[in-house]
Amino acid sequence: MSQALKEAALRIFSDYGYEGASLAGIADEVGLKKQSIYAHFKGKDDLFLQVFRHSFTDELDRLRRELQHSGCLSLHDCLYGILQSYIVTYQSERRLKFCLRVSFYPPPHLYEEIDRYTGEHLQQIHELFLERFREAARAGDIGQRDPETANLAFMALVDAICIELVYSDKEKAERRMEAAWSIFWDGLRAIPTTE
Amino acid sequence: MSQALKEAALRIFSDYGYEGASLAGIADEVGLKKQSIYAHFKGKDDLFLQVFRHSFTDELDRLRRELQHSGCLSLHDCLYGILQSYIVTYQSERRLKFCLRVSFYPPPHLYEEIDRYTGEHLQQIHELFLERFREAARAGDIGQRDPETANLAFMALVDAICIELVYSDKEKAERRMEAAWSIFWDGLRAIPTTE
DNA sequence: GTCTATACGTTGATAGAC
DNA sequence: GTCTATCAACGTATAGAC
Repeated sequence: MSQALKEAALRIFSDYGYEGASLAGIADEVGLKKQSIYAHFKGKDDLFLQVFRHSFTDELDRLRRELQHSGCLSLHDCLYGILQSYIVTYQSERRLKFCLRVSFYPPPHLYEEIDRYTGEHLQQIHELFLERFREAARAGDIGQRDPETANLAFMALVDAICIELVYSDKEKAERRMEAAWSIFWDGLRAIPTTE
Repeated sequence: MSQALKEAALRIFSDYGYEGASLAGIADEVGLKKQSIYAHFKGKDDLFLQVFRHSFTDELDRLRRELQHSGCLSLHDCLYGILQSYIVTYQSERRLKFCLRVSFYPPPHLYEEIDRYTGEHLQQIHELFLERFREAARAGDIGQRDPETANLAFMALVDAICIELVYSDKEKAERRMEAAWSIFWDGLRAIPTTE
């Protein structure tokens, strides 16, 4: 039941945000009264933070698996696959939608804890991708391009796709991805201009 | 007083969102009681929607001016200037912060009106930029690159910078911009790969 | 663990004196 | 136009029966 409540909370929080979500609505999704939530969680904040921590560790795990799984692929296929995986994940799991919303607009009274956690999360993603770009640099796959620069640009691409998923739909996100990816990839392998 | 209330509402809504904002908090910012708001607006929705419409038309005006002002510049300086203008605007005006938040996470009961309005807004930005890319294509500034593709990728870049402003700060947004811009610009002018 | 009953604060909103 | 007084509705949270 605890698990069912957390899943319902994930749906409600990701759709309506912390302030827009009510315990009554969450309890209702699993056929309980709102008071029963207090048998499983200390309160709204406790429920929210448990969903929060679970979602972010799950999302980091997914990325690790994604990168490990594409270890044998070319840089092109690896990066392109990661972008695609965001679109697929956003469709099939609520987690990513929740992670994005709480990253951008955390409830103010929980800001400190959330900021610390998401900061570490982001840092780990950064290092995960950076390692791949360093490897590509050693293999000569990104020419004279600085791995750090490549990484920042790639993560910008990831965010741009996620944001398109948030405010429109899969189709537009795919169109944006194709366009931005083609230019990113050509730019990554071009000889850097010194302008 | 109506104007002062709208400015206070813009601050509160952009910081806390629709659900997280209270009329008491808004009235307090201008030294009024919450009941006095009803002498100027029909209610919370009316106040929110007036701020909403004003913000989006202002933001579109800003972009038009920005593009008109950079009419004589090279494509490089024009696009780069637009990116910079987002960072500057985000720092000095609340409007952009509000526009982003309400675009991504509109209050559900106002979704229809907001979606219609932001959709038109986005379409006009799209056409504004596209016209500049078409001009660049005619001048041979983007080689064989399709103006539509260039435009989609550029708007992705804009969003990536805005999102960095939302969840971190000016400095990180500037670093992201420099990295993503350098690769975007080189990719835009590279000969497209047919992979 | 789930329920009913209840407490208590805050919210958006209205009525009416000044 | 702004105020005081007031309201109903909904929010989170607690106490106690079963």
